[in-house]
Amino acid sequence: MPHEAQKAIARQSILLRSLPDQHVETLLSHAIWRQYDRGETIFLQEETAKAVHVVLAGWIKLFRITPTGAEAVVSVFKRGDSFGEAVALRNVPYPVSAEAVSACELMHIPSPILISLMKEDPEIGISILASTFTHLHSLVAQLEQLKAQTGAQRVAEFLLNLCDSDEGRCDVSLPYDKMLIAGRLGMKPESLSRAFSRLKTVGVNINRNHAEISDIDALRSYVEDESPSGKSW
Amino acid sequence: MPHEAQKAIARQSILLRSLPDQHVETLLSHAIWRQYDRGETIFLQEETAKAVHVVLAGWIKLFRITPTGAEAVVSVFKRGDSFGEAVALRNVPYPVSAEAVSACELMHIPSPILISLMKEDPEIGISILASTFTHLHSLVAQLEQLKAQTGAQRVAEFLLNLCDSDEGRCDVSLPYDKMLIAGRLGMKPESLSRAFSRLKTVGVNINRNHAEISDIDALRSYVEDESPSGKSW
DNA sequence: CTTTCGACATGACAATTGTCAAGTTGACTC
DNA sequence: GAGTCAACTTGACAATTGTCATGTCGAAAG
Repeated sequence: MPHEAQKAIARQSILLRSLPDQHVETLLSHAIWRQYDRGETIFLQEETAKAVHVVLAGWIKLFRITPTGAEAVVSVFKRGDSFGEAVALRNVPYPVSAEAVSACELMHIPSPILISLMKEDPEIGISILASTFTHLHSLVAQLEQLKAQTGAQRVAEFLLNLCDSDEGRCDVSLPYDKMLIAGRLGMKPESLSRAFSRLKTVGVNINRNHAEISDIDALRSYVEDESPSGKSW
Repeated sequence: MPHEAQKAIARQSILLRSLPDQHVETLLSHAIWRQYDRGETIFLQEETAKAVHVVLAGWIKLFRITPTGAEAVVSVFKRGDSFGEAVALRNVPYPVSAEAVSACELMHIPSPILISLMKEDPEIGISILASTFTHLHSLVAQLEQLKAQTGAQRVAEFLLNLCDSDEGRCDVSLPYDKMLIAGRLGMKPESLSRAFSRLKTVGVNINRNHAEISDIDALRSYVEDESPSGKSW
């Protein structure tokens, strides 16, 4: 089932990229390849982890359902991202649920394979730690955003992360639903709409899922200057 | 310098608790013991990690300084907590700064010791992963709180975590500054004050650094019922 | 082609939170 | 003991955000 192109994507993931070829081949040959429809569940909160997951195509969201039934989006993963590493290695329940937000293709590496390989070569542990650290880092960045930035600033930063270039103008496509973007940025869809219209004053125009940024530097300085609670004396 | 009592605390940390005695002794014998004054810096964002840190006494805060100069508290650690594991093993810069918020006593395990031991026994890797996962989990919980709860609810949950018992009344001491509590919960000190007074209606009274909770269950249902954006149809 | 439905935008309103400006209090210094 | 200072509290106000209601639009189904 797996094509070479898919394997190539998996090989570029942080989890696998720095491992010796021999180990990568072992892992790839034991992996399970699967397709998911939009909206399909990958795993549920509290379930016990049996594998590490690598996204080959599409978008996956990790989220938590609060006791009151509200949903909090924790992360959104794309092609080449892996998730569930730390959980898979320790037989503990997932702290989050995972769902395909578009048609997806995933690769699952069964945790027993990973564990046995790790006993042979501690280098595997380092790779897993590297991926886990990446997630840790992105959560820290998200916390900083939520605690120290206004909604519009978070949206601006989200757009900046989509840009390839560093300056001048730039056109990008919104990678997924505005509803999901809102969730990812910790706001309601209505607030996202308002944030978008507020960004018009710094040269951002949104049309459908297409964003037109007339000046990247202007947008960047909006994120950094417009102090919401910045003690910028 | 290290007393047996301090070693005992270190041994209870998630990092060390499940390791074979022999390894623990090796790590403890190579560790550096140090005292810190209130306000002293442990390390700074962007610095390269040279050790894993274990709190033996006092309180440590991890925080990020945003480009605008605002501070976002990421976590607060107490006796028996370890931090910096994932960073120490990979020679990467810290994503956060660390500061003693009270007089503190720390143990530092130099990363080379950890790395060489890990090459002998992959079990060390599992332990480090266990600690890292704990941090990951607590960040996820924090994100959920910020995205799905009001300020007063976060304060209520913070208080609940301080309680020993499960029901009835309960008196607790606030472990640190209200300023730091506010930061940890992602709000301004003024908002914390107001949240406290709002909680009076559910039987919580604050006096100095002392909190009196007249009914734990009532407080818990305040967190879970009072839906801020809970789709509780 | 028409119907239907969900994603999205917008306006009006309420609730929450940040900001600024006092004022209080306790700890610490001299 | 007087004075100083930082940690709070509180009130008034502004800004931001959630909530609810309504309307538009486009995609998919019939």
